[in-house]
Amino acid sequence: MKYSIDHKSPIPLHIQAEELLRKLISQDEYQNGRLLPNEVELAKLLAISRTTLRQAINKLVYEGLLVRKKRAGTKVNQSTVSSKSNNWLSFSQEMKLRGINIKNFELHVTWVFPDETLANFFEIKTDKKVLKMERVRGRNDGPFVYFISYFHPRIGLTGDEDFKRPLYELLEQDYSTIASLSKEEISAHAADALIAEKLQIKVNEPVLFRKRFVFDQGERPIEYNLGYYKADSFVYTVESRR
Amino acid sequence: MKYSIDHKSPIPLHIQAEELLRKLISQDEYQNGRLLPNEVELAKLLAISRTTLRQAINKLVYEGLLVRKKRAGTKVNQSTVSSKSNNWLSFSQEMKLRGINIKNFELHVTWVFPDETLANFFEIKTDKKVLKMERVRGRNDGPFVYFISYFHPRIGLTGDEDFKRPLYELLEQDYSTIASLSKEEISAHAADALIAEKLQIKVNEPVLFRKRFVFDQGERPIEYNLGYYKADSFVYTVESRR
DNA sequence: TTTGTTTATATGTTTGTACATTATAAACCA
DNA sequence: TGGTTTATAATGTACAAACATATAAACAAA
Repeated sequence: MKYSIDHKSPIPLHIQAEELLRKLISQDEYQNGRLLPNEVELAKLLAISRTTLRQAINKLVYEGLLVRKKRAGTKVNQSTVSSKSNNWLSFSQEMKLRGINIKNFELHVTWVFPDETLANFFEIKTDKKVLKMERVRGRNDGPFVYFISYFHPRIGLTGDEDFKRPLYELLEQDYSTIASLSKEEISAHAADALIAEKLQIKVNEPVLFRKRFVFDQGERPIEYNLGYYKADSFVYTVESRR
Repeated sequence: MKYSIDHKSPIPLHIQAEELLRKLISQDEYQNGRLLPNEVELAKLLAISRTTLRQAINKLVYEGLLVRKKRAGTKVNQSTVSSKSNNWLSFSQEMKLRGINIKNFELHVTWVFPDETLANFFEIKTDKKVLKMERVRGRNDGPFVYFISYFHPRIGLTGDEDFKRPLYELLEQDYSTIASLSKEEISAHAADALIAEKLQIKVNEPVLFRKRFVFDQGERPIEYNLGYYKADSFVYTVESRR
């Protein structure tokens, strides 16, 4: 096993430490209930200061992956993580699982300049084009979702890919880009003219709006996804435990 | 205005600082898009070290209440009300955290016979009455959520409780009932006459609908909760990792 | 006007140091 | 044996001091 923290890397030490801990935990180095070495020890092992190490541990504690206890040490707590990770199927896989056959109504791919928000999320300039994918999907009885996806140039997509394949499979297998973290925001809106047309509903009818920010393992942004779901055709479920 | 941090208090300084910041933000000292004083300044003002202050700020940043930007400063981000899936705070606590003062517009408590669905979830007969609580809550500028809650008879609520207290605190402290698991379903709907009236919007305007099933530690059902949120005033956020 | 360069100023990173708090194991005593 | 005290080993809190890095704004050059 290698405790590889590169002091000359531009990546901050506490980020490296965080990643390393995640890796160790996921690779059964420290499985479920195990204790980590104590902070002073571990800091020495990684050749970083205790403060820096704590910065890394803190983040994992906040996420619930680690649990600290005085005198007892810091424990791995993988139980909660598993319950959250069920929403990681791609859309079509998820639908198939529910016994719904998905049809692509539209599928456009273009290169566009990012707006302020997007450039900010991708951490790029607004004059650098990004790949935009639009797609309308649904069942035989009509469309029920309108997706807009933007992909980070870093990934290397050309626009000629077969987007009918499950997206995250494509990214993983052909571009070794692994979607590892997603932050989603869900809200309700009234359909504007565009959305109404795409979903074949009336203007101002309610839609469920899902904004999704997807990151790779290094927490670098890879996809920005907007989804407009026809009301009553989509339910978002969340299960949480404390 | 008082920047009151008590160095002799047993409460850690960074916790005090965190609380103080929350208070300042909620009390319009630093409203919405405002910048905080810079870290060095603020640390001097509070008479704590920059490191300690950062500890406090970091927490608020993690919650999304503050946004840092190099060179620009640290900004208050109260824009949308959001709910974190992991977070087990009650509604009003969560809102207070976001610096929003919650007002109760309506609060009714009655005993009703459960319908089929509810009886099924509670695993009781339909001739056994359950406690129903309705409440409309919002800010000064109007209501933004209409809640309906049903409580399992097992808990022992009489209906005379002080429902202005945080709900889960009440259940925990007075009825030793600990909410431990929740399953939620989120969807978009058009407001019907009742919802429209409660939220002071027009019929057919979009609302975010959240259905919540709450269980205790033994996975026994304790609460069934329906929430109708005015569109654009509520964003549900989910973070998931694989 | 545009483009490049500098500079001031904010947050970001990292270390070293010191002492406080607390859960628990070990030692002690009744 | 069983309870109580004490020591210890872990995390928790706090500060000071550098240096790194990003960027807005001012300025200079093309």
